[in-house]
Amino acid sequence: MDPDRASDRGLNLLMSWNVHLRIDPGSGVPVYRQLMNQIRYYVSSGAIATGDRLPSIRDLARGIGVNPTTVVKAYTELENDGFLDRQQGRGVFVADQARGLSSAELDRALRDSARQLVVEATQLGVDIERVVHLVRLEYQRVERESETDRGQRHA
Amino acid sequence: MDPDRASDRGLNLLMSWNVHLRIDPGSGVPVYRQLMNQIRYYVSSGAIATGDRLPSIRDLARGIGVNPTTVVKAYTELENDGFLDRQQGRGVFVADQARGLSSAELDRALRDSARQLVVEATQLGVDIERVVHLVRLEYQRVERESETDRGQRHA
DNA sequence: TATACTGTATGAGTGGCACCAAACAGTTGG
DNA sequence: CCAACTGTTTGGTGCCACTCATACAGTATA
Repeated sequence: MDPDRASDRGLNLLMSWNVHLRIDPGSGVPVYRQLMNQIRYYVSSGAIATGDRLPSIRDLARGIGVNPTTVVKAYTELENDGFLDRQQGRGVFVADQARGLSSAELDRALRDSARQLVVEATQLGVDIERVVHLVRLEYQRVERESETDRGQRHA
Repeated sequence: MDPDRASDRGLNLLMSWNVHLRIDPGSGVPVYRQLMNQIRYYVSSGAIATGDRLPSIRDLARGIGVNPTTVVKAYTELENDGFLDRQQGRGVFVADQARGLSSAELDRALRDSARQLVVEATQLGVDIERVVHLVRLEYQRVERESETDRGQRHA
């Protein structure tokens, strides 16, 4: 079923980079948002430095198997946040004043998803401890999938 | 701003019922899905019994301030699940074979939301314990809002 | 200058969700 | 019977998020 598609459940991408972007198409999280999240994280962690050039829109889009416009959307929003610097004809670079998200900002970024989960749980009468347990389970599952990806790269 | 609107952040509804439905419009959870969740819960908890008649589509829609079509959607899906029994001209009743969701089914119902939260968290590099903490915070917040609603009914 | 790379812009299409209006059809009770 | 309640169906609007395809425009370099 559509072998051109770069991924089915998940994908890791080794660009001309020291990092790999991992897109989970079935997670319900928009692709452009997943890109934003990870780029932000890699800058926070120091894996990408100020002034570094990011993959070109087309390269990245081809690499993760999505439409270039989707990448544009991620890059555009990150530029509006003062995080990236897009230069027509040259490329996209990490802005000089780019900085990782603060703890408060990280919390805020996750608040909507957390609220959605909690609202559904309360309406279904599910206990908070059960919810926490489910979150931990999901976390392990996602981590396990990441491990699988890394393993495949060694093979 | 639009005083006809029955609710802004949340709402409790006392129908000709011993239960009240609470819709959270800003939660990101579709209204029809919130209705499904709560009806399922009230059957599970015994607050609504097999064979009971539910509020009419138009009454419920008016009560919670949404369009009748939205209620129809919730009722329809619950009927497809064998949960409700719609009888033209008579009303909507809890099906004889209606039963609360099993633990496994509850877990599955929450899995998508949990996954979404977890995927974003990992991509942002947020620790699992931080995620759990955020979930607990949100839970308290939602609970506090429920308390506020109940308080207003006494005033 | 020509080519091959960059980013830019626009219009279209899809799907989910909520809303609205109007008509249709079955049931009940005065 | 008739009026007032039920649910049913249809078609439409609007909005938003996401994706796609296809052009357009600037930059670099051989």
